[in-house]
Amino acid sequence: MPNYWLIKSEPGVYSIDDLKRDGKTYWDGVRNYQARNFLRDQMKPGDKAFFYHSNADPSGIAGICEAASEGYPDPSAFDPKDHHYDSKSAKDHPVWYVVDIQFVKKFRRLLPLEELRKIQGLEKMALLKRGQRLSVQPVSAKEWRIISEFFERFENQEA
DNA sequence: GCCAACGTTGGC
DNA sequence: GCCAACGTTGGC
Repeated sequence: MPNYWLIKSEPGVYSIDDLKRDGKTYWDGVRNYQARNFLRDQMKPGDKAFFYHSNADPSGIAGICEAASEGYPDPSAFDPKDHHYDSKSAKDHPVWYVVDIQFVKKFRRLLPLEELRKIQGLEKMALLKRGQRLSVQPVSAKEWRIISEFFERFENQEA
């Protein structure tokens, strides 16, 4: 049984189009322990994730991607020139982790946060909770199904 | 650009 | 170990 996730990125920094172009990347720069634990301990190859555009106009779910590795140490934490450098993280004692992320699909249109809030059954979704800021968060199988069905309906209408 | 929410840091 | 100060996230 795969797990489901939602990962956030600011499209000005790295968007779904960037991932589509690259095909695959590693998800670096996560500097929150709870999110780190998900990457390091729980995400497995084949896990699916919604790609969420945060701090965007509008913010929302842009597509789907897939974990392509287990967690491994975040190289950006070791590089003093990198914006994400962290002297606490040493190669023999890594603090921060990444996983490889593979592009799966870009939705024909973004599902904005405002619309997500209106969908029945998502009331408990972590993303929609007040003050929720985790950049990597679990999504329940039920939430995944509801959102996927929403997109299928939409994309069939368009076709 | 504002500001609420919340995680982290550091003085004590 | 408490908690005020500070920094960051991210919707609006």
